[in-house]
Amino acid sequence: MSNSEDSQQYLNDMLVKEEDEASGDESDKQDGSIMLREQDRFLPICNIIKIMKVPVPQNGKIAKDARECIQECVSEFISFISSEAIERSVAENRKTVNGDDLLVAFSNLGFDNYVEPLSIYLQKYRESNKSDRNLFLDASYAQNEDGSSTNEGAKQQ
Amino acid sequence: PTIDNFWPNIVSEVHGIGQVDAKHQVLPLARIKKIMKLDENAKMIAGEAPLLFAKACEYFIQELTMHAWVHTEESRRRTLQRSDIAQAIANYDQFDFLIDIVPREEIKPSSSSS
Amino acid sequence: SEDESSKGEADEEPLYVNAKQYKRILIRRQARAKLESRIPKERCKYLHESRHRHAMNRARGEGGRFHSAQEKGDQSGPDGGGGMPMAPSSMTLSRG
DNA sequence: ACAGAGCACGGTGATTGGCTCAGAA
DNA sequence: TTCTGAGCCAATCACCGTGCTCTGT
Repeated sequence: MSNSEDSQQYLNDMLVKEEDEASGDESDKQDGSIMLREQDRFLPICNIIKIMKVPVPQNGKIAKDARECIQECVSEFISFISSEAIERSVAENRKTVNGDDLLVAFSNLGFDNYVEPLSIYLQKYRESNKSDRNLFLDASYAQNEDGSSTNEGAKQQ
Repeated sequence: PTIDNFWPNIVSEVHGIGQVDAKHQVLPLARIKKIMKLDENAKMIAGEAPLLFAKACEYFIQELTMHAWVHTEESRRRTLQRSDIAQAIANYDQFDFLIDIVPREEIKPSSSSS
Repeated sequence: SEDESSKGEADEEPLYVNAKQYKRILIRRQARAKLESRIPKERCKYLHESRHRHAMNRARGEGGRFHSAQEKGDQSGPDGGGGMPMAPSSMTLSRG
């Protein structure tokens, strides 16, 4: 009983029919050209474990089933948000999915908690890149032409 | 360390970051980009997108694990297992998108409707 | 243009989901269904044959833990004819 | 002008199993 | 109580990051 949202949708019978391939595949298909490996679908399990241990007490343990479960959930998390973000970039006639598309996707899909920290993180990342680039360009052009440069943007929130 | 303080702590944590270190992320950016490319509609992906996801995935893993650990303690266990994650997903509607990854039937014991 | 009438699944109660995620969940189901034929049904025992062999050939301590390869060279017979490549110095099993 | 895909290369940390006893059952 | 299964250790090598060229906007 944790249905607090007044606006919810049924999700009862939307079964998607998938084309079942030739039913006789009892042995592993070793056709590497079409088969996806775990390294292609999931993030490394070791990194997942390291992050999982953060909110778990020091003496706590994590079952193997739980690690792999989180690993699959994270991949779905990426694909879920990406799907929304990509659709938005296509809707605006852009071929590149950018960080703003992701932020809008997080918001539209109900991950409002992520928006503020990720916005700050994205802002700092763009600042860092511009700073590095400006410093490099300053060093290159300063010897030949003085003046101008040091464009420290005025920023506020 | 409670669930209520999780996101406030995250926000104050990002404020403490000086310069974003693109390299040496906890999660490999190339792998994140590869997962994004599995979407057939994905064409080009900005470099900042995998970086944002790397951070977002850290938050997501921590939050989901934290919610699951609550049920581990309720069952008086010291080992977090898959059923705890299934319960966490069922009890927080932001995790509804995982309903096919971890079905409701995997919630083992405890009170259940009908 | 939504099919409101649901099929008469008596034993399956209607499943509520977050309205903001509902549409995207259905789209993701289709995308995953397209990919499912390329996904193995069960996880393999290990990811890389070479790393599996590496782990099998590594020197292990008494408790099954991995141990430094150069020390604890105890492959010689019980007769102490063999020579220790390096004096054990001060490396012993330490309980943590 | 910029910004990302694709490729080759070099550095490096994720991968990995036997034994023990927490702890699930 | 019984007995399953998770943590522990560190060396190799697959893969991640980087720099480059090329293409498209």
